[in-house]
Amino acid sequence: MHDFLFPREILKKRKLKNTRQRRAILKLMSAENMPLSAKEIYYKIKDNNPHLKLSTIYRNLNVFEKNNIVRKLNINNVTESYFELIKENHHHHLICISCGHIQDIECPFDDYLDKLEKKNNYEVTDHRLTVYGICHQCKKDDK
Amino acid sequence: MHDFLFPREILKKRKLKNTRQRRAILKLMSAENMPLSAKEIYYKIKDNNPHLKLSTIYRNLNVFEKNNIVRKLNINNVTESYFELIKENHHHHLICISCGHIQDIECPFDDYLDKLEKKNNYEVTDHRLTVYGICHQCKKDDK
DNA sequence: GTATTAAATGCAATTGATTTGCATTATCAA
DNA sequence: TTGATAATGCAAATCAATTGCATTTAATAC
Ligand SMILES: [Mn+2]
Ligand SMILES: [Mn+2]
Ligand SMILES: [Zn+2]
Ligand SMILES: [Zn+2]
Repeated sequence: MHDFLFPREILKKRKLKNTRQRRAILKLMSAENMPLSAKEIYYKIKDNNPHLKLSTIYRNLNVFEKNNIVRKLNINNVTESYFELIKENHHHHLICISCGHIQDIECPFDDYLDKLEKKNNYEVTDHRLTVYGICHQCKKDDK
Repeated sequence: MHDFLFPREILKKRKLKNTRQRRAILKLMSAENMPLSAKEIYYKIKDNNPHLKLSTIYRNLNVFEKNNIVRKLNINNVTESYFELIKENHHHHLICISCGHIQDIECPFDDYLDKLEKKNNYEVTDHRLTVYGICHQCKKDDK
């Protein structure tokens, strides 16, 4: 139904301490609304929070991940991890290998995972789908 | 039709120098027939090749990746990359988050990627699907 | 087989992302 | 307001992966 929560509400809901640093990180991630690396967050936050350290960002991204606030993404051939706020709609990503642009795509699975579970006698807990390619703009630029 | 090639044939086909070290790496990967990290390869190869350095393994895995001999896998919450020989049958992976066991699963996509390409005006070049869960054995052990 | 040349390797050092130890500070519940 | 506990700043450490350079080796031509 509704998706958006203020940083302080997100933290309260998880019983996490409502610190200035955490609010700043969550506010930025919400505003940018796209996967970001720890360093990207660091540099975008810096001006307003001169004392906020990169290690604090890493520590909190890990806390957020454990508390299902963010999801960590590993992108092929990219050394840093990316993080995005978990939204209501489960989805996957389509990534341009030329410019790095990431866009959401719908999850194509309906009963596939249930079948997989039964067939392999597994308890499926998570799944990741990432599609790589070259976006329209990069195809044009390449010509 | 047929799938298996001897290390020296794999290298010759790609016009890569047929070195003792490369043969050892490919032979091991073929024998183990599962994704391995650079370190795992290193330790399993060590006895027969005391001078083979980890850096040589990394260098060659990168060469092999560029030449479509191996595929690099990024597994959630695992810091090292894994590598597996590319076989004829394109597939994906089902990974137990408890014991780390990795098994192949069929690619479930038929025309999905074509549709995605058209819908998003992308040229799709690659895709990765990884399903995480708890395997039968680990479910039992946990009780 | 021998010479030639480019590529691969050994080895040590370096890089770069991420984590960690510890002293200090801030949050939150009582 | 106070006290317990968790978070942060800061610097150092860790760990996977890469790199520079001297040496060795594979491949090719003679
Ligand atoms: Mn997304
Ligand atoms: Mn496989
Ligand atoms: Zn692009
Ligand atoms: Zn298992």
